[in-house]
Amino acid sequence: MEMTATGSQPNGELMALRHRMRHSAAHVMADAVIQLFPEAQIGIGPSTDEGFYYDFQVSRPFTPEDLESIQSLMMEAIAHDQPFQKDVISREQANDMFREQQFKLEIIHDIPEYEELSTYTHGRFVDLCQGPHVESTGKIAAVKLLNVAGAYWRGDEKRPMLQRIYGTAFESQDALDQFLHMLEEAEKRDHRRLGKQLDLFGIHEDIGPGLITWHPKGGRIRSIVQAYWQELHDEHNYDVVYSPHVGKARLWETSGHLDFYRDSMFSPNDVDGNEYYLKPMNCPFHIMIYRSALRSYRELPIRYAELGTVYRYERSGVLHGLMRVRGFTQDDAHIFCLPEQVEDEVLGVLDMTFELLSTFGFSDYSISLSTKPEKHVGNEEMWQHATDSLARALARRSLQYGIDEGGGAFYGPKIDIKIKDALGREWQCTTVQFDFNLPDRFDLAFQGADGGQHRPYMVHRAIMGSVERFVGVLLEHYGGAFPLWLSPVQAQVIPIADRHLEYASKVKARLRGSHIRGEVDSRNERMNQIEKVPYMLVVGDSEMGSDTASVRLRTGENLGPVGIDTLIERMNDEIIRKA
RNA sequence: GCCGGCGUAGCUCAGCGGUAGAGCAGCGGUUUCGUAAACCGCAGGUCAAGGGUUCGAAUCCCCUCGCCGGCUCCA
Repeated sequence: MEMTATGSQPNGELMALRHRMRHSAAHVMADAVIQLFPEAQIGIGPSTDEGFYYDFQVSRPFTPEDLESIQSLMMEAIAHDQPFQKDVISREQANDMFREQQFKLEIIHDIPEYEELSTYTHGRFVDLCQGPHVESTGKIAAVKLLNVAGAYWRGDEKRPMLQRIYGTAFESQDALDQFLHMLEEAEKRDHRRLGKQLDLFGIHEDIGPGLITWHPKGGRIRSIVQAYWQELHDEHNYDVVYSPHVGKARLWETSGHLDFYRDSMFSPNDVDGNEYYLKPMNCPFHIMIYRSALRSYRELPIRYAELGTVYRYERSGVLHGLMRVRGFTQDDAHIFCLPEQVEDEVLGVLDMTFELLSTFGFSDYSISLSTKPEKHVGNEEMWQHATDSLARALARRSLQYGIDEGGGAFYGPKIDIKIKDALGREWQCTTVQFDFNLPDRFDLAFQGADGGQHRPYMVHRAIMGSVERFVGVLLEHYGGAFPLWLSPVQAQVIPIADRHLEYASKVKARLRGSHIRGEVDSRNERMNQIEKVPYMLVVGDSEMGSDTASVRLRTGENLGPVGIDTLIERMNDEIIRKA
């Protein structure tokens, strides 16, 4: 559904082989589970881009020991190199064959009559399956079971919860080991771990889950990101606005949030007999600003931007570090414009987006265009025009994208951009959404050249998505080693002995005088390597005598003694280039 | 919210029925040393909260809260 704009995916043939192998591994696993748990009801067992899984309903939860036993049985099946045999069967045969398997029966029931049913058999295990598979179990070169998790049957929380076992398989032990190594690397880059290690932010039980405190170093990073955001928006002619964190029930009634979004909102507060809600979105406030005066077509487009902190109730099980929280700051903007301006406005947003992404070193992303869902507001022409505008803007920048048919919001079509971090994981950040709903609800208008009142087009957009998530993505992307311009501490001055302390302080003062964030580390233990400080300046007798510092970079590169002025110049140059 | 796992000092973790330990960080001394962790000492914990079983619970059971992996949902 989504296409990768640029990328370093394994080639199609290899991916296809992996998918076949993983799918086969899923069968082998199901076979093993049924041997150990004859009562097991089996769900589905597909391959994925990273591995495979199979869902089971068993009398008790799987334990880690079960996984080991299952894996051993799988290894036996693989050693026996059992062939996979495909058979086309009739509906009657299928219903009979799987009469003990309620989930399979349901699947059979849901397959349209005109479609062929087939089974794949290896050893004594038969599964309803379209394939394809590898020729025999022996072709599964390297396999490993990873973990167990609960999963609703058919992803529906009203249906039974099954036990899902995840595993992966590769064409060689080497490739599997590489994958496992990558998982370890990913763990080291986990923003929650780095956030703690680098003392950037905190989440405290007594404050509340999903609520972030930014510690000084994280706060520094955030403020730099925000300053850059401000610059970018100045360049692109946005007006920055501010709005409060709460608003009266009446506002949310008009916007429709109390009807459609209430479950995601914090409970109201009573103030002087009025109910006030914490804002889950900024739009109604920006709309009130728009409505504060009669608008002329000459004023359009109007672009209101705000780093607006919103609060949403997220179910406890979905919270995740900075990526998924209950209070977050959207880099929000609302564009009010004429229909004929819309395409250029979207183009402007795309240009800003890619300017920002390249500044932070992201080159891998995927773009999707989501079109009209069944339930929607607004008329056909509006949807068509808006969707075309989005597509044309993408085409004008030669951007590849996938189409998510019917995936738009009920109030308008949208473009979403997911960023891939350094480990290939995707995070939704940028979103550009048309809104045919709120302008009506708030009766937005402008006076046209014809003297009549007209409804403006309204576009929501966020580029970083939320500052919290974006910094989280940055942390993982850089593995905590922020480029110089973003580093909370840019240079750590390290005196050799106490008699060098005074000189170290002077060096620090000179750095600070040139707007470089320097610190003196007078501790005995030097933890700077762990703290990922980009420049480490060692000062001892010889440096003190020559107005220099011995420079070691975070990368391990040693520059030897460098004059302080030269160093400041070099660093400032690097900072300006955001290198 | 649901399924499973987990919750011991600021951090990483050991202890898993007899009443709390290590390393790092912190503090005080000593050392003044060339590019991540010097030496000696000190302090730090109602073992997430509450309830129960037991002569005795960090260790077993229940419940609440929180975290982790998924499912669902999403910036």
